[in-house]
Amino acid sequence: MARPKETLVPTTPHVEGDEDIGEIRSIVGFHIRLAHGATYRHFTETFTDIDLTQKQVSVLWLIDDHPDIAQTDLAHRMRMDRATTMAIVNRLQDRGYLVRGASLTDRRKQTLNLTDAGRDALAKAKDAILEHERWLKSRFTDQEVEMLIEMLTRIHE
Amino acid sequence: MARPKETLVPTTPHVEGDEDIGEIRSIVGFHIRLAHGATYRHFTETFTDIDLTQKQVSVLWLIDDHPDIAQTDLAHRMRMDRATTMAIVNRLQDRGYLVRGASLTDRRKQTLNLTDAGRDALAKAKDAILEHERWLKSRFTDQEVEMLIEMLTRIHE
DNA sequence: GAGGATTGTCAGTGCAACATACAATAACAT
DNA sequence: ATGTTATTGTATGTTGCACTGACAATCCTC
Repeated sequence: MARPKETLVPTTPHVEGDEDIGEIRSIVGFHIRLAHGATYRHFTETFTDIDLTQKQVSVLWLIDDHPDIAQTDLAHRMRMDRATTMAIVNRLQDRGYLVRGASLTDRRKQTLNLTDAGRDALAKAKDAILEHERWLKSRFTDQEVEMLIEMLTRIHE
Repeated sequence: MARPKETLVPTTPHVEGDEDIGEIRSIVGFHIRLAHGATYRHFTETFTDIDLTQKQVSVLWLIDDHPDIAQTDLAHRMRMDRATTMAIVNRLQDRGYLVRGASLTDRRKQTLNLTDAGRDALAKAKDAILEHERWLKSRFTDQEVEMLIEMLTRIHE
């Protein structure tokens, strides 16, 4: 069967640089998802050597800021449920970045604390975060950054 | 890698209702992730009956806007890779919401089009999206919404 | 002490992002 | 035309993470 070079109806008139997404463009949630995706991608690129995810860094960071924190408290601050939190804590514990301890005040609770390795990893991660943030903030003035954070906070708080 | 010991807030005592997240608060990426999480959670709540994810709705929507679109083109517009796109298209196809067809112009390509069921699901989804968007936009003035979208676009475009 | 709530754990499910490999096809250089 | 390279879709496997529902231990209230 010969293949005539049929120049039929071009599927979508696909002009170079045509990335129009139509009416969906006006949907805020859509842009949040795309922005999150772009941010996440750049994050993982920046963190290839360190091999930590956004979530994991955030958890390390919060534990460092709040020693002896309980998993439920951590979950609450991160807006995660208990099961998800446990999965992340498990991963971090397996890698020797944190230790679980017994709470003195409530025997149901576990205290979470970083190990030296965890603190070390967090320090490296914070450097990488600064790099990542520079990439992110390069699009905005200081005032815009402030406004963006404020608006995003209105969504998640 | 001698790094000046960061002078951090002393261990924040844990008062009732203390949800402070410390210095991490100034990290834009952190807020994007939290806002995305909050948005995603509300989305899934709004969509329990319809049983579609953000991603799936976006794909249906884009296919509806661009009939005969190829998977690669779709992937590009959604900022996904081919494998991820295929997984989503497969799921949607299994549920009878779209069909793959042969492209007339390039036999490597598949054309994607919605079925009637797909169009129906999309119509319902759009209603739910409006509801979801109302929830999202209730925090902002029209002008702020516009600014937020513009800023988020700067990140993902 | 009994009943209810909280905390951590565990098992299972689903989505989605990634990498890798492969076959078919198209595009291109010579 | 021929061989090389690029593109497109597919298949497979891994990882992360969010959710559900169940469970035991513990705490709190009455």
